[in-house]
Amino acid sequence: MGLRVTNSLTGEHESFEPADPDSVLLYYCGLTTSDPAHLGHARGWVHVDVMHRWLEWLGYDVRHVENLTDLNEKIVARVGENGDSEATVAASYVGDIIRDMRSLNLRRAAVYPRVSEHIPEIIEMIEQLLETGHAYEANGSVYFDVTSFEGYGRLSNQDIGEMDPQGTAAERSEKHNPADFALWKAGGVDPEALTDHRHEGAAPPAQAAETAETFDAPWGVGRPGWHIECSAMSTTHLDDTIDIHVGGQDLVFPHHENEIAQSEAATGDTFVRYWLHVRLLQASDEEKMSSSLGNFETVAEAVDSYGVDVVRTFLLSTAYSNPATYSEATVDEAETRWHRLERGYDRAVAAADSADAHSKVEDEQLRTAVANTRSAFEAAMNNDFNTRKGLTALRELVAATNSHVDATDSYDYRGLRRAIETLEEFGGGVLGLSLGTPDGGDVSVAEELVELVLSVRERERAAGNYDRADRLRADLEALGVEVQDTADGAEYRFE
RNA sequence: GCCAGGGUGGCAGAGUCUGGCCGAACGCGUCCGCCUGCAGAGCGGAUCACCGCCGGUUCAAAUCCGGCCCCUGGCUCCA
Repeated sequence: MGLRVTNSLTGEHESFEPADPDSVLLYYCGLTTSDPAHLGHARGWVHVDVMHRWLEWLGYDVRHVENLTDLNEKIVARVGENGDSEATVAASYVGDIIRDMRSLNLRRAAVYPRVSEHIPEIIEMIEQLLETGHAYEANGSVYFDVTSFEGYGRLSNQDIGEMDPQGTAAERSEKHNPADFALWKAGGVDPEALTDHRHEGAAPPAQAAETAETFDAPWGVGRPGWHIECSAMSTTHLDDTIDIHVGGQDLVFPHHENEIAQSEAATGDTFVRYWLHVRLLQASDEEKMSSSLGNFETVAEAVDSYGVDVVRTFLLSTAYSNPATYSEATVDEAETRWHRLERGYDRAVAAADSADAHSKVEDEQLRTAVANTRSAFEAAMNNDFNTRKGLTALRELVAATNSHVDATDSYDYRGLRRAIETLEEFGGGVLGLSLGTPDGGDVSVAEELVELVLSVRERERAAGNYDRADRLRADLEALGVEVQDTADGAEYRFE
């Protein structure tokens, strides 16, 4: 059974067939580098990351491109606060964003193109559109004529006649049709446009606007429109036709609608075979949450507070195609889910490595559970990347390994190995969780020290000195070592 | 107003494309038991849903069709 996806262009579940049967061209609409990345961005990143990983698991070569918009009025509005020009402000946020991406354990895209580095390609595409009559010039600006493109409005299901006009009042007066949109904006940044985005500590709009980048084009000095950049960059780094284009739900109109019009008008080919839109992460509207969780909204803060695995588990706990809620309760649930998975995995590894594991023991139930999980996980991911169900499948396998370890004293070595490999392959390899990928650092000495402390504690317990034993346990916990007594003795894990 | 997506247990959230195994998954919470010096973790069990409302199609509907109500998002920079 192959992969099926929900294509927002048609609204249908479709079986996925890339143009080239062996490879997938994947484009993700990245963000504008004018603010720190927040959890909503992380949601998009992590889901695209898992799509990438799953496509590779299915055997495709994946070429994944993710743009960064480093030319924008909102960036200019930050001048004086985070840099002394549009370019330095953008560079500073790009650095932060790359750092955030790393912290989320994302598989790297092949390229992270920046708009500022693709002006020639953008100009070339605009020239093509002018030549073919899809665009027109007005006072040094260039607009796309939406009436020249038959399918305009198909992605967002809107009629041109009923649309609100795009762009500022000044732009509107230059347009043939109110729905036309800018491909190139003459001149620099209008200080007026910055006032809406003012920040504390930013330079006065007129001064900030001076630092905005401008570029020479055949029709005059100016700046590229927002939409044309993705068209130009995806064509440059991928192809005229790409297989999957992912982006936030909020980009459907006008951004993606305009991309289709420009690209298809310019190349004459289908722009995107499958459009996938990540639904938005909504903050809980309960007042309690805002005070306690309001400061966890950025990626950096969330990763810092909860750790990558909890953040990823939280984001993957709702399939990309459904809206998700960010609240204390939903994060707590993710935390619990992740800990159960992690503990179960650690326990299975310890059991398989123990002297009680034998290659001759066979537990049918365990082996059946492994097989069931494998097929359930595969089916879940093939069903429009349903990460929620995938996580559920892994959880069921952990329940089986726990039962096995609990129920017997002689463990099924091969069965456990297969369970462990499955958890590593799917939980670690596909969902990108830290299973089977021990985090760096030299823990071996630490382990010996912890074991030493535990042996002292064991002696105190045997002597009935529970208060001393408990103090040792509490001290270890304060250092981030969680101790649990089991029938087989004390177990511990680093948090 | 236009467009899109939703309404399933205390919470969260699968299942709707491909009607029947859904007397509705997994989990959180709560309760009981096992284990246990205590705590935690784990295991076993229990609790909790007339699947927004009305009507239709069908042997059979949470799932398909029609109407209605309500919610969220987009239509302005936005993942």
